[in-house]
Amino acid sequence: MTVSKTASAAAAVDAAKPSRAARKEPAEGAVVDAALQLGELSELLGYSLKRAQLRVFEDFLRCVAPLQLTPAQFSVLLLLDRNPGRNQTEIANTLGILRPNFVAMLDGLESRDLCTRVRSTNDRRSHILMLTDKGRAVLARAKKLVATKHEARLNELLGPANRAALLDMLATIAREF
Amino acid sequence: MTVSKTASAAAAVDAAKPSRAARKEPAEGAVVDAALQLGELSELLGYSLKRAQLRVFEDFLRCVAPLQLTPAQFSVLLLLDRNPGRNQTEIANTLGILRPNFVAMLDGLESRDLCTRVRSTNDRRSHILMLTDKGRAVLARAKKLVATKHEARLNELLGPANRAALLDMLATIAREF
DNA sequence: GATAATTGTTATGCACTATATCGAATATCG
DNA sequence: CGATATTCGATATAGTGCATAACAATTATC
Repeated sequence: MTVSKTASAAAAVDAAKPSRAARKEPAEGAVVDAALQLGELSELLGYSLKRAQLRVFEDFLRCVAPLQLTPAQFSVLLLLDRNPGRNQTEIANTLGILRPNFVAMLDGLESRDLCTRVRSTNDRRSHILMLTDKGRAVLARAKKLVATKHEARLNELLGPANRAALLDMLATIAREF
Repeated sequence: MTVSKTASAAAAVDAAKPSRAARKEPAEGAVVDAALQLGELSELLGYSLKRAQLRVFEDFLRCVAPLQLTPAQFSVLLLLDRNPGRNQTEIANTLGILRPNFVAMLDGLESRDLCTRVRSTNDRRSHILMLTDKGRAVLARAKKLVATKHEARLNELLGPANRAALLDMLATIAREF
């Protein structure tokens, strides 16, 4: 049904036709190749895990697009908000980001005035990270978008109970596997 | 308990000491920094999803290391076995691999004599992909390793019912999200 | 038969990840 | 105290995954 609806809708606009193949649709009476058999692939957890992860990240980016935040950036902002007074190494380690790679990431956030590095007075080697006011504002807006658009959509697809069970199992794997 | 056990075990071997810090262990009476608060991060599905995926892939690589196969390579071999007579575009599309990127991947598999490209007689533009005998043998061994080491471990961690539920939800997300 | 589309391929760029190394600051230990 | 080792942020660099544009050869379309 979705297919036919989309097809007719496209046909209706066909006045400004970009030629059928240019739109990547099968020709009129074309025999569409039979779908490939996934076989054991559909039983391989890692396979579905990866594909699901890509979809979820894709949707996250879409939902949070107005704020131009990646999942990784969002996680940094969240962590900074919850853990004031921490330095780069601590934040990076918690997120599984290697310290060298965290530098450019912070450069990006700092250049957008979302957070700042402050030399620690206790240990003048380290930089204490803190959210700016703008960072807190952006984080608040991002949280709202994530909750109402992104996670809400997942809830709708799976149902709250299933979603919770899924989250729990994923956390278990991440923690103990 | 795990902590103290590990600590005492390490202390027992301390005869051949490579200096405590070199082993990245906290000093004798060191006050270990309190773990950071994940906060809303633990409720973000994408976060756990990504971390779980990394763990699972890591374990896959470990289990299948004797055969030197990545998850992506394994999935290609599986697909070729189940779908003989297909060309590069069809296999790549099914796996979500872009055709340009699939070329080098096939070069690798072909150079190890795991599969071959055969010019199609129907359409001389396309290459029909087929497993070699060695490819089939490696795939069979890989399947066994994956089942007995990798998936078995996941089953042990989650239980068969949970594992099935997890797989189902991930497939749903990959399909419908 | 002219034009467009498809297949495999190459080239290329961007993002993410990983390791080695550095100077500055601090900690450790004789 | 003073020498050595360690830690912190940073730089450089390399590998990998992923994406787009473009090309020659071949096939499909009109």
